Amino acid sequence: MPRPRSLTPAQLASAALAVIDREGLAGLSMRAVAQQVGMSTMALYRYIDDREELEQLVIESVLGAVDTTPPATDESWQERIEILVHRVRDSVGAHPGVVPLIITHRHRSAGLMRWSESVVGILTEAGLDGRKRVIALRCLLAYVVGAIQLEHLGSLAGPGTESIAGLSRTEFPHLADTARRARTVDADEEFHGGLATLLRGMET
Amino acid sequence: MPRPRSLTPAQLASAALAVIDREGLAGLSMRAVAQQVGMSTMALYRYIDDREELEQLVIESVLGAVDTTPPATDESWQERIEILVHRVRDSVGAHPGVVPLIITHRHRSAGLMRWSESVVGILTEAGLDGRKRVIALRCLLAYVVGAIQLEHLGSLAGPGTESIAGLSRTEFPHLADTARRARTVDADEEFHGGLATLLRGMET
DNA sequence: TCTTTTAGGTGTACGTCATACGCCTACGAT
DNA sequence: ATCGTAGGCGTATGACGTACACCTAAAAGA
Repeated sequence: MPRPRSLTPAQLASAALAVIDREGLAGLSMRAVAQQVGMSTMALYRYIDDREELEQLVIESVLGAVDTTPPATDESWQERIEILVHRVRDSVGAHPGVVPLIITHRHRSAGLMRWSESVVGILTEAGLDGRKRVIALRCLLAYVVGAIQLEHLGSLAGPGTESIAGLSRTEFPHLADTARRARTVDADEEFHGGLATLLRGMET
Repeated sequence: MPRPRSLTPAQLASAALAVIDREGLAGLSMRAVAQQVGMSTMALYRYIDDREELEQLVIESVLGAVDTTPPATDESWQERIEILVHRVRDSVGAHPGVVPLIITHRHRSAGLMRWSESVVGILTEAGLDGRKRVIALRCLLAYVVGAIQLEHLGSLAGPGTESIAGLSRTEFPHLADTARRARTVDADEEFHGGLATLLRGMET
């Protein structure tokens, strides 16, 4: 059989990721990725069916890099879940441009499946089962997805807050006050605090 | 001064919303909206600067319709927040197509500001202040945003679960088990359960 | 070593998108 | 009645995803 492929899916993914890191998600186009790998635009279609599949490759390369081995069992189950959650946050945080892609492609990510398996495993060891376990997994996912997005698209503790902090104190007294205070709370503390709140609510 | 405007921003917003409801977010284009209002494409630019501003109008018409008056004070603060959260979920749920727009335009929505003001007000009455209040507001937002998205883009309790439930039980034992169980948990219970967990974690 | 086969790679072309620009015209103010 | 302004429209441009037809490199068999 003739002419071996000169590109691995992983290479394609990291080329696309490089484009996103350099020019943002809006800069991701077939043409840009083709240039990045030094091929013609249409050559990419020998490796993927369409743009969506390229995006799938990208998030898989980000989510697949997350270490999903369960943390040592000599810690509380809350701490172990915190570790797993922070691993995802760190991986995604290294490439903020991909955040919007996660929602659309999350369900097809093998990496996130492995991660979920680890999380559910810990939840099970913690004594959760049935409906409670379903809800626990689901709201952890919701928090992680939501918090990561908020963090990278105008966080309370980010530049977005600056404008909110200047709000009319008569129209939004509590909100303006909170936003002003928010400037002294960094993103790590915010994320971690919210997660801790959620885990506290899961105590049996 | 000549020639009054023949379109209000609200009319424009609901025209765009009608397009989204009928053809999905992918069907939203300047051309489609122009057709919907019975004007030429370029006429729209007399009312908005660009597509982004149109999207802003759309989410404002959805989020602005949320009743943000604080619920009666004869209930617990958790119940009052639950009511406010469910109002947002209901409004957005009536137009699932706009979900992806919320993340991008949320910070500029006056409606969501009013909503946040109400929520922070209740948190304050509940005795939260300082860092705790910042974190509480923030993680409520993260949960709401995340959960609504998950619900409308392949929920654990939705059709997305069906494929997960068929997972290899050897590779993903806990996850497959949870997904199978998830089919018996409906979206309302899932959403409400997660929110209750979060609020429980906020107890002082 | 030469041919054959087949998939890799390319160039062109099409339809759709947002939108800049310039024209015409309906209409409130004078 | 007229005039100036802003509403509305048609056209054109450049970027996008991608269908299609075409060349060609190179592995396999002779």
